[in-house]
Amino acid sequence: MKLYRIGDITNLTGLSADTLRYYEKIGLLPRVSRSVSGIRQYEERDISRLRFIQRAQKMNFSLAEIGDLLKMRENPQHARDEVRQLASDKLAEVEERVNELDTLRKELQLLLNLCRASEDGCPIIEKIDSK
Amino acid sequence: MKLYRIGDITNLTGLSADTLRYYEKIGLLPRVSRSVSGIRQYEERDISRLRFIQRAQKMNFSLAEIGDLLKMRENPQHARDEVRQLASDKLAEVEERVNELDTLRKELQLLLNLCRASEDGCPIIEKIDSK
DNA sequence: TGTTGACCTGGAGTCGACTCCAGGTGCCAT
DNA sequence: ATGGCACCTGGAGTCGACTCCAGGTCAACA
Repeated sequence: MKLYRIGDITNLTGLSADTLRYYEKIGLLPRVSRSVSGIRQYEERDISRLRFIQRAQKMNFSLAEIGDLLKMRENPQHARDEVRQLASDKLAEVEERVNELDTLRKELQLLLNLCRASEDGCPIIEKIDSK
Repeated sequence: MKLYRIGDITNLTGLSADTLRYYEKIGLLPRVSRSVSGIRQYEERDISRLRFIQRAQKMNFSLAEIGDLLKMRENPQHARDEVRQLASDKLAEVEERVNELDTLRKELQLLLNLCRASEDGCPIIEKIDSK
């Protein structure tokens, strides 16, 4: 079974050594085994967990939520409903944020168009002033 | 000229007294004048600034950026290009974030649909596992 | 043998935007 | 004169996700 040191893992994942140690410190990764001289020895299993973490992070899950997901991942048969709940909450959250930001985007766009068209004054400031 | 104490302002704006003092502490508001006994006396001008801050915050400007906007607001003739630049950077930022989140939204939606259709296993975990 | 360089530890610092706290003053009503 | 409330100050604490640091160990190479 191939073993990796922390430097290998930073190359493979792009995560910094500090981040890897941090994940272990907060219990997101179970304690990684050490060599006699105390050096971390990561296995494929750990790499798979880290990749999972990275993908879940891209999906806007917090490290705390990812901790839960990792537990569910370990025993999948019990977890379906919980995972679904978590994902569906996250979807609602993301949808709300998309809507807010999209409204905002339209406003900013409008303001910029006004600003390009206008000769004097600053329509952006004025708009924020008196919306 | 009507004067307001901090409690009036929290009622008018919904900002907490701590937040109002904090804005002053970080220089976002110029030092608010005090009564003989040291009590803050806000004027209409301050309220107008605070409303500006609140609206700009809704547009995703950071307090630092809002500080800049407030300066530009004080002398509008010089500021047009800078304001436009700030707004246009912000627009780009917001657009990028909208796109990211919208992609994410679609993925989560897909995952949830799969999850509803599937009888065994958990397609969400599996998907994060092996995307 | 000496010096890199990768690694280890526990703990502190960072960012932004607050929020909370202890200890104190001012003023009004009972 | 006593209680209570709104207010003051400087400073510390909070959140999440890192990032940085000092001081120490270990292995390989010139």
